[in-house]
Amino acid sequence: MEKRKRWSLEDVHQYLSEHDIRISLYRLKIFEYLINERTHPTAEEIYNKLKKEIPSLSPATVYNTLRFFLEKKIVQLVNVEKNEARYDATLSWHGHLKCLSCGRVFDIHIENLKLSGLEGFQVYEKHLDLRGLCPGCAKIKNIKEVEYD
Amino acid sequence: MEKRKRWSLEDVHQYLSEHDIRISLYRLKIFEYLINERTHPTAEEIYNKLKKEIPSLSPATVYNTLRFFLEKKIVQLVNVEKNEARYDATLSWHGHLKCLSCGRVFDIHIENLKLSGLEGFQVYEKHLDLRGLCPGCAKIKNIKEVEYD
DNA sequence: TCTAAATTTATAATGAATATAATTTCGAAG
DNA sequence: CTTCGAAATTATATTCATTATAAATTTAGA
Repeated sequence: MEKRKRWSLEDVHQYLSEHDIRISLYRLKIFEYLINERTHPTAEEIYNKLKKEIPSLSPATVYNTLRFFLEKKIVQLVNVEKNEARYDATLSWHGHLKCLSCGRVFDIHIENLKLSGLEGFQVYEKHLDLRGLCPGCAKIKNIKEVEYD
Repeated sequence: MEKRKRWSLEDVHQYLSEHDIRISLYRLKIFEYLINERTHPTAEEIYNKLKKEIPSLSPATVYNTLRFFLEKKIVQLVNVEKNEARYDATLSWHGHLKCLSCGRVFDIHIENLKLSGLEGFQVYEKHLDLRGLCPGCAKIKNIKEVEYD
């Protein structure tokens, strides 16, 4: 995935306004976190991170705001793990890989996807979700296998 | 997706045995339902369907058995909808489309998928999940749009 | 047929997410 | 800049799919 410039709070402010979203401190900070950190966090992770800065933040606000961002289509749901909703503010077409060892979710570049038999269907969303090991964890696993073989 | 012959209970019995799975009536019936109906049902749907035939069946057994089939890797999880685990006994590489109108999940044939930037990663599972409308619902929706425009 | 191990059941518990109702904040009109 | 109705946020209760537990039943080999 290509590198991108960090968004300032002003950038986020303008972006939300352009999408007809009323501004609040919480919305700015939650979106800023999603767009800049790009770790596809869960609602709980966002809450734990932001409450250090904003102690008045409540978990319900994080859940509500993320649901609202989904409705407004400025955030997409990452469903790579059952019972663990993650969120991504990058809307370009890409896949996700969850490392089953460290739990992190990585963006995956899709060169090409060709489907067939979709005549008559209408496709609104496409999600490509992989599960496996990230390079760091794969290396550790290989070392361990050599050790114990 | 290609048509396949309906599996008999004997076929299921042999298949489970080949995968070192102890036989029980419940396991036979649950797997038979998954492999023959191919509607990617939820645990609840399987329970509601099978309890008519087998009144002694309990919901916990359906959940336990599906989890067990996942561990044994004879069934795959379909995660196309948050908070709605669905199950598929067909292990060949294909995608799923959930119709957001009628709720049914369809198999989608994948002609080609090319990813890049995966150097160093190990990929254990790939899931392609689409959301949209099936042909029947898309047609109804188009008719309604014409009516009301 | 018998027996130990595995499976199934009924029930309670879990936990992420949502609903509710009271409180606070936002932002447009004056 | 102030006011005020609408919208956002909070704390709390609730929901609901799924998992855990412990007792009862079933399976499959001896």
